[in-house]
Amino acid sequence: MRILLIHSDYLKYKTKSKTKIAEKIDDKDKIGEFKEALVVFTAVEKEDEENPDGVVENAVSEVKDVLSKVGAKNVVVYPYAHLSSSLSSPDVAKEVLQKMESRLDEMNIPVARAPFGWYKAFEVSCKGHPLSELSRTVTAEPKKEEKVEEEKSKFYVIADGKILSTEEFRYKEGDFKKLVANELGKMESTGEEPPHVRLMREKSLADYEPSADVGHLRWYPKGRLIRDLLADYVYNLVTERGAMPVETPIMYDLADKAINAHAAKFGERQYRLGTKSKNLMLRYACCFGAFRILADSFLTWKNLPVGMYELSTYSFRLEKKGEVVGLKRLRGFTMPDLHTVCRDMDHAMEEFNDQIDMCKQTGVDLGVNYEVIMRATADFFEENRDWVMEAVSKIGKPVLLEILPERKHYWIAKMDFAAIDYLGRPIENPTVQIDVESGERFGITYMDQEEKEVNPIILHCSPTGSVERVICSLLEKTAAEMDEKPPMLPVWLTPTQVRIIPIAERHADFAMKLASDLKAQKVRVDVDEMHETVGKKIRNAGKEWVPYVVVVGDKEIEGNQLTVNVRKTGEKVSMDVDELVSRIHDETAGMPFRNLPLPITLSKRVHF
RNA sequence: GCCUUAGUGGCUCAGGGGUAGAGCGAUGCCUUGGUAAGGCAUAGGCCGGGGGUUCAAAUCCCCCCUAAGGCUCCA
Repeated sequence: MRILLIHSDYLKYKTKSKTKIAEKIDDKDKIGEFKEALVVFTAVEKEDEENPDGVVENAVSEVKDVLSKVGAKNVVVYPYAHLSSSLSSPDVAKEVLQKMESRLDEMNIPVARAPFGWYKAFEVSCKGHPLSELSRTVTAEPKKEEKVEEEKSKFYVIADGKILSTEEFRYKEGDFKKLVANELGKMESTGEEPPHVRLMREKSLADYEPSADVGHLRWYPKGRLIRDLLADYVYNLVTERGAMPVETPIMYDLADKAINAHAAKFGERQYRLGTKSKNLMLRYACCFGAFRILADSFLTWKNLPVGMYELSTYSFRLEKKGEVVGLKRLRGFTMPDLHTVCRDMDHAMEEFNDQIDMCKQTGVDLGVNYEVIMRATADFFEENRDWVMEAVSKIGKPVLLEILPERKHYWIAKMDFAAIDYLGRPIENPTVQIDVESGERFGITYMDQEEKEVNPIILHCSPTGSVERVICSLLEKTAAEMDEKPPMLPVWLTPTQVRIIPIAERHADFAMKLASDLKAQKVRVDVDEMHETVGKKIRNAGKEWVPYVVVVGDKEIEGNQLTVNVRKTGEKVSMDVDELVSRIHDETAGMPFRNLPLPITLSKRVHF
């Protein structure tokens, strides 16, 4: 924003004719005359659209400062577009000017405002003393002094239907104890690197991409396969429950008020980009896209609940550099994001309970243990204590409860599910939230039974949390359990499910035939026909965490039994092809399948 | 973003003012083998980038980039 401050003897103006963007005014405002006024000629600029309120605050304090120095009697805010060549939209400009007026008024400073969007004749008499003419550029940025001590949350443990203080609860050794220690900031740190960072590279899943920004990854074929399978998994999970998949843009115009207000809560953690005429931000979740569709749809009470699902490939958050790590904290990541439109709070609470079940189920399907935090505002908790207790009881084990003194974000209640990493720190994964703000802010309405337009309550839910964090949890889990059992991924997610090892060259044809049989029955299989000893090839299969390894030689060609090395148990089991296939099918029942996106023979494979 | 530490072949690391090193991996040859490393050979390096100090810098100094840990933070 540009402002030109003139300390005047008097200012007179008279409206002449309207422009297209003129605001409506009373006749009395068509002429104005002010004596001993500090005239604030103001041009609101494009960049102010990102944070109009911040600009208003800073402009007002600037005006107040000058006012006290020159000792003018009153302030006139005067729209003056000619101070800038990069103007904001008229709507934002009007809003900013109005807010400047009302903020000054609140401070008991006599203030008037000349009408916006009119051609005006004016006459100003400048006093001519040193401070009587000042120009300033005002931005939204520096208002750092707002480090007000916020009232802190209170934490409790809910166990067996009782609310206990975090001190009186008796912890068993394990993930929940670690979660609480972390949440309360009582975690002693070991200073090691989380093992998943090494594993994601060692297993050729993903790696840092130095040519991108910090926190953006390249995904190799195996990693990409796992991502796709997880995407399929969540897609099936939510569509079975009636959600409708959509796809929406990854960037949004900050001139949109609702988006701006929502984005402002995210503060500095946004990627911004500009074109000649717009200020854009990259989305940090799918909320905007879903809300815009929902706002433009005609919803009725009969439709509800309406579930809208999108996998955000990608979501962007400009996390601080020192916080970005491996798969755990990224600047570009992929998150399943489900928004559910509910009639009212009762309905939302009912759906919330359903979604708890869904989140819980993902832990089972992925083989990952979740510990749970229920968070609620104090008001909500007092009014809905019974419901909270019931929701928590669905978890079937102790849950950490956070009571927030007041609403900080758009939600009044949420449940967070966290896996615990090798070093005992939480990886925040699934979440369900009750959003009481966005319905109104984004103009989402539905027609209720009395034919009235009503703002719905909206649930946000990510049933697995970000895809990257899911993979992170899986890898951390294998590292944590390394001493007890051989590390491996769930069979439905593992790239190579069966590795066939021919003993000598004359067994290669048989191995290839066997592989194509297995492949035809939807098993991901490959053949290690490299010029190596059997021992070496077994070892290599082990390094890749292949769950089933089949060595084929003369014996297997003659009979129809295979000797299968089962990684999970470390046993060598004799079975025929059908038994192997059905064993794998049983283990992966209900889970998505995709083909192995790699050459079937190892010698053709690229080393990433 | 701040503090600390680190960056040397694809990977894991040694070296530490004066010929650039090892293991694994890769490639080739020999071995045609029965369950977690067979043998021999070869290739592969602007020692993260830029500036400086020096006769001489991978090595010392400064700046930057990247990573890890910590702080802080994560709707």
